[in-house]
Amino acid sequence: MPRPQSVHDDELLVRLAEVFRRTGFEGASLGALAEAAQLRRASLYHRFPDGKAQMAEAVLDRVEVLLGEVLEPMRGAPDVTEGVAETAKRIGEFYGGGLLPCVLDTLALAGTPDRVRARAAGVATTWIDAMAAAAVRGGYPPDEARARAEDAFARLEGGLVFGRLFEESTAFQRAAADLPRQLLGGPPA
Amino acid sequence: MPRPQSVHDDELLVRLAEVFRRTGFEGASLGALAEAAQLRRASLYHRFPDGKAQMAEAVLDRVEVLLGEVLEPMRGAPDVTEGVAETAKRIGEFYGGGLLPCVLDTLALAGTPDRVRARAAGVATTWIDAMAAAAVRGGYPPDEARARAEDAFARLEGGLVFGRLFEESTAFQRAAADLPRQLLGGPPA
DNA sequence: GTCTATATTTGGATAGAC
DNA sequence: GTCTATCCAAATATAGAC
Repeated sequence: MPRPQSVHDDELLVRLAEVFRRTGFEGASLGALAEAAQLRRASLYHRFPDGKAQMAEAVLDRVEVLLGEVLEPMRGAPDVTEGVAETAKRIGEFYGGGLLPCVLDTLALAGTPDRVRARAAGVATTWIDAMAAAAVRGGYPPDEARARAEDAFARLEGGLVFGRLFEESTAFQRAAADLPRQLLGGPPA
Repeated sequence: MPRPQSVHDDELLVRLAEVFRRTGFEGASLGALAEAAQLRRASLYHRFPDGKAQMAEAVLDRVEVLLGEVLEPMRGAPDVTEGVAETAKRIGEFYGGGLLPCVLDTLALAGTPDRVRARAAGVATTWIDAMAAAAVRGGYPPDEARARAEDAFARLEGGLVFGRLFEESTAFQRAAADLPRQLLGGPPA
Protein backbone atom coordinates (compact mmCIF):
# COMPACT_ATOMS: atom_id res chain seq x y z
CA MET A 1 0.00 0.00 0.00
CA PRO A 2 1.12 3.55 -0.65
CA ARG A 3 2.70 5.69 2.03
CA PRO A 4 0.31 7.79 4.08
CA GLN A 5 0.22 11.51 3.49
CA SER A 6 3.04 12.92 5.54
CA VAL A 7 1.44 16.35 5.57
CA HIS A 8 -2.30 16.91 5.68
CA ASP A 9 -3.75 18.97 2.84
CA ASP A 10 -4.74 21.80 5.10
CA GLU A 11 -1.43 22.12 6.90
CA LEU A 12 0.33 21.85 3.56
CA LEU A 13 -1.58 24.84 2.21
CA VAL A 14 -0.73 26.86 5.31
CA ARG A 15 2.94 26.22 4.74
CA LEU A 16 2.82 27.00 1.03
CA ALA A 17 0.85 30.18 1.72
CA GLU A 18 3.62 31.36 4.02
CA VAL A 19 6.11 31.23 1.15
CA PHE A 20 3.85 32.83 -1.47
CA ARG A 21 2.79 35.66 0.79
CA ARG A 22 6.34 36.60 1.62
CA THR A 23 8.02 36.26 -1.74
CA GLY A 24 5.33 36.48 -4.41
CA PHE A 25 4.86 33.99 -7.22
CA GLU A 26 8.19 34.23 -9.01
CA GLY A 27 10.12 34.51 -5.78
CA ALA A 28 8.53 31.33 -4.47
CA SER A 29 10.87 28.67 -5.81
CA LEU A 30 9.90 25.02 -5.72
CA GLY A 31 12.89 24.50 -3.47
CA ALA A 32 11.55 26.98 -0.93
CA LEU A 33 8.03 25.59 -1.25
CA ALA A 34 9.25 22.02 -0.79
CA GLU A 35 11.32 22.98 2.21
CA ALA A 36 8.40 24.76 3.85
CA ALA A 37 6.16 21.76 3.12
CA GLN A 38 8.82 19.34 4.33
CA LEU A 39 8.37 17.37 1.14
CA ARG A 40 10.51 16.76 -1.92
CA ARG A 41 9.81 18.74 -5.04
CA ALA A 42 8.52 15.66 -6.84
CA SER A 43 6.02 15.04 -4.03
CA LEU A 44 4.63 18.53 -4.51
CA TYR A 45 4.08 17.71 -8.17
CA HIS A 46 2.18 14.63 -7.14
CA ARG A 47 -0.22 16.79 -5.16
CA PHE A 48 -0.29 19.60 -7.73
CA PRO A 49 0.32 18.13 -11.21
CA ASP A 50 0.03 21.56 -12.81
CA GLY A 51 2.88 22.83 -10.74
CA LYS A 52 3.40 26.13 -9.00
CA ALA A 53 0.39 27.88 -10.53
CA GLN A 54 -1.89 25.20 -9.15
CA MET A 55 -0.27 25.52 -5.73
CA ALA A 56 -0.88 29.25 -5.74
CA GLU A 57 -4.49 28.77 -6.77
CA ALA A 58 -5.03 26.23 -4.00
CA VAL A 59 -3.54 28.67 -1.53
CA LEU A 60 -5.93 31.38 -2.72
CA ASP A 61 -8.88 29.00 -2.45
CA ARG A 62 -7.89 28.34 1.12
CA VAL A 63 -7.47 32.07 1.79
CA GLU A 64 -11.00 32.63 0.56
CA VAL A 65 -12.29 30.12 3.09
CA LEU A 66 -10.33 31.72 5.94
CA LEU A 67 -11.49 35.13 4.80
CA GLY A 68 -15.06 33.89 5.10
CA GLU A 69 -14.53 33.31 8.80
CA VAL A 70 -12.97 36.74 9.18
CA LEU A 71 -15.89 38.43 7.44
CA GLU A 72 -18.62 36.43 9.14
CA PRO A 73 -19.34 38.86 12.00
CA MET A 74 -19.47 41.84 9.64
CA ARG A 75 -21.95 39.93 7.49
CA GLY A 76 -24.13 38.37 10.14
CA ALA A 77 -24.03 40.24 13.40
CA PRO A 78 -27.34 41.92 14.35
CA ASP A 79 -25.46 45.10 15.28
CA VAL A 80 -23.48 46.25 12.25
CA THR A 81 -21.04 48.32 14.27
CA GLU A 82 -20.21 45.42 16.55
CA GLY A 83 -19.90 43.09 13.59
CA VAL A 84 -17.45 45.37 11.79
CA ALA A 85 -15.44 45.84 14.98
CA GLU A 86 -15.16 42.08 15.44
CA THR A 87 -14.16 41.58 11.80
CA ALA A 88 -11.54 44.33 12.19
CA LYS A 89 -10.13 42.44 15.16
CA ARG A 90 -9.97 39.23 13.11
CA ILE A 91 -8.31 41.03 10.22
CA GLY A 92 -5.64 42.19 12.64
CA GLU A 93 -5.02 38.64 13.78
CA PHE A 94 -5.09 37.29 10.24
CA TYR A 95 -2.22 39.59 9.28
CA GLY A 96 -0.18 38.95 12.40
CA GLY A 97 -0.94 42.39 13.74
CA GLY A 98 0.25 44.00 10.53
CA LEU A 99 3.65 42.43 9.99
CA LEU A 100 2.63 39.69 7.57
CA PRO A 101 2.38 40.48 3.85
CA CYS A 102 -0.89 39.96 2.02
CA VAL A 103 -0.96 37.22 -0.58
CA LEU A 104 -3.45 39.27 -2.60
CA ASP A 105 -0.77 41.91 -3.00
CA THR A 106 2.21 39.69 -3.63
CA LEU A 107 0.37 37.37 -6.03
CA ALA A 108 -0.69 40.33 -8.15
CA LEU A 109 2.81 41.20 -9.35
CA ALA A 110 3.68 40.95 -13.03
CA GLY A 111 5.10 37.53 -13.80
CA THR A 112 2.30 35.77 -11.97
CA PRO A 113 0.20 33.59 -14.32
CA ASP A 114 -3.04 35.27 -15.33
CA ARG A 115 -5.28 32.67 -13.80
CA VAL A 116 -3.56 33.11 -10.43
CA ARG A 117 -3.86 36.87 -10.61
CA ALA A 118 -7.51 36.57 -11.54
CA ARG A 119 -8.07 34.31 -8.54
CA ALA A 120 -6.40 36.87 -6.26
CA ALA A 121 -8.62 39.60 -7.66
CA GLY A 122 -11.65 37.41 -7.04
CA VAL A 123 -10.76 36.93 -3.39
CA ALA A 124 -10.17 40.65 -2.99
CA THR A 125 -13.57 41.33 -4.55
CA THR A 126 -15.25 39.03 -2.03
CA TRP A 127 -13.65 41.02 0.75
CA ILE A 128 -14.49 44.44 -0.65
CA ASP A 129 -18.07 43.38 -1.44
CA ALA A 130 -18.60 42.35 2.18
CA MET A 131 -17.30 45.70 3.41
CA ALA A 132 -19.49 47.58 0.95
CA ALA A 133 -22.54 45.60 2.10
CA ALA A 134 -21.77 46.55 5.69
CA ALA A 135 -21.51 50.22 4.71
CA VAL A 136 -24.91 49.96 3.03
CA ARG A 137 -26.33 48.40 6.17
CA GLY A 138 -24.80 51.34 8.00
CA GLY A 139 -26.86 53.72 5.93
CA TYR A 140 -24.67 54.75 2.98
CA PRO A 141 -25.98 54.69 -0.56
CA PRO A 142 -24.39 51.93 -2.69
CA ASP A 143 -21.96 54.17 -4.56
CA GLU A 144 -20.54 55.79 -1.47
CA ALA A 145 -20.54 52.47 0.37
CA ARG A 146 -18.47 50.96 -2.42
CA ALA A 147 -15.96 53.80 -2.39
CA ARG A 148 -15.62 53.54 1.38
CA ALA A 149 -15.03 49.80 1.14
CA GLU A 150 -12.39 50.25 -1.55
CA ASP A 151 -10.67 52.94 0.49
CA ALA A 152 -10.73 50.76 3.59
CA PHE A 153 -9.17 47.92 1.60
CA ALA A 154 -6.49 50.25 0.25
CA ARG A 155 -5.65 51.59 3.67
CA LEU A 156 -5.28 48.11 5.15
CA GLU A 157 -3.17 46.87 2.25
CA GLY A 158 -1.06 50.01 2.38
CA GLY A 159 -0.62 49.48 6.08
CA LEU A 160 0.85 46.08 5.28
CA VAL A 161 3.19 47.65 2.70
CA PHE A 162 4.26 50.08 5.40
CA GLY A 163 4.81 47.18 7.77
CA ARG A 164 6.90 45.35 5.23
CA LEU A 165 9.09 48.40 4.61
CA PHE A 166 9.64 49.38 8.22
CA GLU A 167 8.79 46.23 10.18
CA GLU A 168 6.41 48.41 12.10
CA SER A 169 2.70 47.78 12.47
CA THR A 170 1.47 51.24 13.47
CA ALA A 171 -0.15 52.25 10.19
CA PHE A 172 -1.92 48.91 9.81
CA GLN A 173 -3.14 48.97 13.41
CA ARG A 174 -4.69 52.38 12.93
CA ALA A 175 -6.33 51.24 9.71
CA ALA A 176 -7.89 48.23 11.45
CA ALA A 177 -9.00 50.24 14.47
CA ASP A 178 -10.55 52.87 12.21
CA LEU A 179 -12.46 50.36 10.08
CA PRO A 180 -15.89 50.86 11.77
CA ARG A 181 -15.67 54.60 11.29
CA GLN A 182 -14.49 54.24 7.70
CA LEU A 183 -17.38 51.98 6.75
CA LEU A 184 -20.13 53.31 8.96
CA GLY A 185 -19.24 56.96 9.47
CA GLY A 186 -18.72 58.95 12.63
CA PRO A 187 -16.22 61.55 13.75
CA PRO A 188 -13.17 61.70 11.46
CA ALA A 189 -9.89 60.24 12.57
CA MET B 1 38.20 53.96 -29.51
CA PRO B 2 35.36 52.31 -27.58
CA ARG B 3 31.81 52.30 -28.77
CA PRO B 4 29.65 55.16 -27.58
CA GLN B 5 27.03 54.48 -24.95
CA SER B 6 24.04 53.16 -26.82
CA VAL B 7 21.72 54.11 -23.97
CA HIS B 8 22.22 57.16 -21.80
CA ASP B 9 22.47 56.50 -18.06
CA ASP B 10 19.27 58.28 -17.26
CA GLU B 11 17.17 56.56 -19.89
CA LEU B 12 18.73 53.26 -18.88
CA LEU B 13 17.56 53.72 -15.29
CA VAL B 14 14.06 54.56 -16.47
CA ARG B 15 13.91 51.30 -18.39
CA LEU B 16 15.31 49.21 -15.55
CA ALA B 17 12.92 50.85 -13.10
CA GLU B 18 10.02 49.78 -15.26
CA VAL B 19 11.00 46.13 -14.84
CA PHE B 20 11.72 46.30 -11.11
CA ARG B 21 8.53 48.14 -10.31
CA ARG B 22 6.37 45.64 -12.13
CA THR B 23 8.01 42.38 -11.11
CA GLY B 24 9.97 43.01 -7.91
CA PHE B 25 13.59 42.06 -7.38
CA GLU B 26 13.46 38.31 -7.85
CA GLY B 27 11.02 38.55 -10.71
CA ALA B 28 13.29 40.95 -12.56
CA SER B 29 15.52 38.56 -14.50
CA LEU B 30 18.65 39.80 -16.19
CA GLY B 31 17.06 38.73 -19.43
CA ALA B 32 14.08 40.99 -18.85
CA LEU B 33 16.29 43.83 -17.66
CA ALA B 34 18.58 43.51 -20.67
CA GLU B 35 15.66 43.40 -23.06
CA ALA B 36 14.13 46.52 -21.51
CA ALA B 37 17.49 48.26 -21.66
CA GLN B 38 18.10 47.06 -25.23
CA LEU B 39 21.50 45.84 -24.16
CA ARG B 40 23.08 42.44 -23.72
CA ARG B 41 23.36 41.02 -20.25
CA ALA B 42 27.14 41.42 -20.29
CA SER B 43 26.74 45.13 -21.11
CA LEU B 44 24.59 45.60 -18.05
CA TYR B 45 27.38 44.08 -15.98
CA HIS B 46 29.78 46.60 -17.45
CA ARG B 47 27.56 49.40 -16.16
CA PHE B 48 26.75 47.66 -12.88
CA PRO B 49 29.66 45.38 -11.89
CA ASP B 50 27.87 44.29 -8.71
CA GLY B 51 24.96 42.96 -10.72
CA LYS B 52 21.27 43.14 -10.14
CA ALA B 53 21.45 44.51 -6.60
CA GLN B 54 23.45 47.47 -7.84
CA MET B 55 20.93 48.04 -10.63
CA ALA B 56 18.09 48.11 -8.10
CA GLU B 57 20.00 50.51 -5.88
CA ALA B 58 20.69 52.83 -8.80
CA VAL B 59 17.01 52.75 -9.67
CA LEU B 60 16.12 53.70 -6.09
CA ASP B 61 18.68 56.53 -6.13
CA ARG B 62 17.00 57.85 -9.24
CA VAL B 63 13.56 57.48 -7.68
CA GLU B 64 14.72 59.55 -4.73
CA VAL B 65 15.74 62.35 -7.10
CA LEU B 66 12.41 62.23 -8.93
CA LEU B 67 10.60 62.13 -5.62
CA GLY B 68 12.39 65.32 -4.65
CA GLU B 69 10.74 67.10 -7.55
CA VAL B 70 7.37 65.66 -6.61
CA LEU B 71 7.72 66.82 -3.00
CA GLU B 72 9.15 70.24 -3.77
CA PRO B 73 5.86 72.19 -3.76
CA MET B 74 4.76 70.60 -0.49
CA ARG B 75 8.09 71.58 1.04
CA GLY B 76 8.53 75.03 -0.36
CA ALA B 77 5.26 76.65 -1.34
CA PRO B 78 4.28 79.68 0.78
CA ASP B 79 0.73 78.34 1.06
CA VAL B 80 0.89 74.85 2.57
CA THR B 81 -2.49 73.80 1.22
CA GLU B 82 -1.59 74.80 -2.31
CA GLY B 83 1.77 73.09 -1.98
CA VAL B 84 0.24 69.81 -0.84
CA ALA B 85 -2.36 69.97 -3.60
CA GLU B 86 0.36 70.45 -6.22
CA THR B 87 2.42 67.59 -4.79
CA ALA B 88 -0.69 65.38 -4.82
CA LYS B 89 -1.10 66.18 -8.49
CA ARG B 90 2.52 65.24 -9.18
CA ILE B 91 2.17 62.01 -7.21
CA GLY B 92 -0.76 61.12 -9.44
CA GLU B 93 1.33 61.71 -12.54
CA PHE B 94 4.31 59.85 -11.11
CA TYR B 95 2.20 56.72 -10.68
CA GLY B 96 0.54 56.93 -14.05
CA GLY B 97 -2.74 57.94 -12.50
CA GLY B 98 -2.66 54.94 -10.19
CA LEU B 99 -2.00 52.08 -12.57
CA LEU B 100 1.75 51.80 -12.09
CA PRO B 101 3.14 49.75 -9.21
CA CYS B 102 5.40 51.39 -6.65
CA VAL B 103 9.00 50.25 -6.59
CA LEU B 104 9.08 50.88 -2.84
CA ASP B 105 6.46 48.17 -2.45
CA THR B 106 7.80 45.64 -4.91
CA LEU B 107 11.42 46.02 -3.80
CA ALA B 108 10.45 45.31 -0.20
CA LEU B 109 9.45 41.70 -0.80
CA ALA B 110 11.34 38.88 0.87
CA GLY B 111 14.14 37.69 -1.40
CA THR B 112 15.35 41.21 -2.07
CA PRO B 113 18.89 41.81 -0.79
CA ASP B 114 18.96 43.66 2.50
CA ARG B 115 20.81 46.67 1.20
CA VAL B 116 18.22 47.16 -1.53
CA ARG B 117 15.37 46.86 0.95
CA ALA B 118 17.08 49.33 3.25
CA ARG B 119 17.44 51.76 0.37
CA ALA B 120 13.72 51.43 -0.43
CA ALA B 121 12.86 52.09 3.20
CA GLY B 122 15.10 55.16 3.12
CA VAL B 123 13.30 56.60 0.12
CA ALA B 124 9.94 55.92 1.73
CA THR B 125 11.14 57.69 4.87
CA THR B 126 12.09 60.77 2.86
CA TRP B 127 8.59 60.86 1.46
CA ILE B 128 6.80 60.33 4.77
CA ASP B 129 9.02 62.88 6.52
CA ALA B 130 8.08 65.52 3.97
CA MET B 131 4.37 64.81 4.46
CA ALA B 132 4.75 64.93 8.25
CA ALA B 133 6.54 68.28 7.99
CA ALA B 134 3.66 69.63 5.91
CA ALA B 135 1.17 68.44 8.51
CA VAL B 136 3.17 70.24 11.19
CA ARG B 137 3.12 73.39 9.10
CA GLY B 138 -0.62 72.87 8.85
CA GLY B 139 -0.90 73.07 12.60
CA TYR B 140 -0.74 69.48 13.88
CA PRO B 141 1.53 68.48 16.75
CA PRO B 142 4.47 66.29 15.62
CA ASP B 143 3.02 62.97 16.78
CA GLU B 144 -0.31 63.42 15.05
CA ALA B 145 1.40 64.86 11.99
CA ARG B 146 3.56 61.75 11.75
CA ALA B 147 0.57 59.43 12.07
CA ARG B 148 -1.29 61.35 9.39
CA ALA B 149 1.70 61.17 7.06
CA GLU B 150 2.05 57.43 7.59
CA ASP B 151 -1.65 56.91 6.97
CA ALA B 152 -1.52 59.01 3.82
CA PHE B 153 1.41 56.93 2.59
CA ALA B 154 -0.46 53.72 3.37
CA ARG B 155 -3.57 54.85 1.57
CA LEU B 156 -1.65 55.82 -1.56
CA GLU B 157 0.34 52.59 -1.60
CA GLY B 158 -2.82 50.60 -0.96
CA GLY B 159 -4.48 52.45 -3.81
CA LEU B 160 -1.70 51.17 -6.05
CA VAL B 161 -2.21 47.62 -4.79
CA PHE B 162 -5.89 48.03 -5.63
CA GLY B 163 -4.93 49.30 -9.07
CA ARG B 164 -2.67 46.33 -9.65
CA LEU B 165 -5.37 43.86 -8.66
CA PHE B 166 -8.21 45.41 -10.63
CA GLU B 167 -6.50 47.59 -13.21
CA GLU B 168 -8.65 50.37 -11.89
CA SER B 169 -7.36 53.65 -10.51
CA THR B 170 -10.35 54.85 -8.48
CA ALA B 171 -9.02 54.13 -5.01
CA PHE B 172 -5.66 55.72 -5.76
CA GLN B 173 -7.28 58.77 -7.32
CA ARG B 174 -9.38 59.37 -4.23
CA ALA B 175 -6.31 58.95 -2.02
CA ALA B 176 -4.40 61.55 -4.02
CA ALA B 177 -7.32 63.98 -4.14
CA ASP B 178 -7.84 63.62 -0.41
CA LEU B 179 -4.19 64.23 0.48
CA PRO B 180 -4.57 67.90 1.52
CA ARG B 181 -7.38 67.01 3.89
CA GLN B 182 -5.52 64.02 5.27
CA LEU B 183 -2.43 66.06 6.09
CA LEU B 184 -3.94 69.41 6.94
CA GLY B 185 -7.41 68.57 8.24
CA GLY B 186 -10.82 69.77 7.19
CA PRO B 187 -14.18 68.10 6.67
CA PRO B 188 -13.85 64.28 6.50
CA ALA B 189 -14.08 62.46 3.21
C1' DG C 1 2.32 9.06 -1.53
C1' DT C 2 7.09 9.83 -1.22
C1' DC C 3 11.39 9.23 -2.75
C1' DT C 4 16.00 9.40 -5.85
C1' DA C 5 17.62 10.50 -10.16
C1' DT C 6 17.56 13.08 -14.17
C1' DA C 7 16.30 15.96 -18.11
C1' DT C 8 15.93 20.70 -19.66
C1' DT C 9 15.65 25.51 -19.29
C1' DT C 10 16.53 29.72 -17.32
C1' DG C 11 19.16 32.74 -14.36
C1' DG C 12 23.29 35.16 -12.69
C1' DA C 13 27.78 36.15 -13.78
C1' DT C 14 32.58 36.26 -16.22
C1' DA C 15 36.28 36.25 -20.15
C1' DG C 16 37.92 38.14 -23.89
C1' DA C 17 37.27 39.82 -28.88
C1' DC C 18 36.22 44.07 -31.33
C1' DG D 1 31.13 50.27 -24.33
C1' DT D 2 29.08 46.42 -26.49
C1' DC D 3 29.27 42.13 -28.11
C1' DT D 4 29.66 36.62 -28.47
C1' DA D 5 30.71 32.72 -26.02
C1' DT D 6 30.83 30.28 -21.96
C1' DC D 7 30.50 28.67 -17.09
C1' DC D 8 27.97 27.28 -13.30
C1' DA D 9 24.14 27.21 -10.23
C1' DA D 10 19.35 27.14 -9.62
C1' DA D 11 14.81 26.52 -11.34
C1' DT D 12 10.89 23.80 -13.32
C1' DA D 13 9.40 19.53 -14.41
C1' DT D 14 9.34 14.36 -15.32
C1' DA D 15 10.42 9.10 -14.85
C1' DG D 16 10.37 5.37 -12.34
C1' DA D 17 11.70 2.72 -7.94
C1' DC D 18 9.74 1.61 -3.44
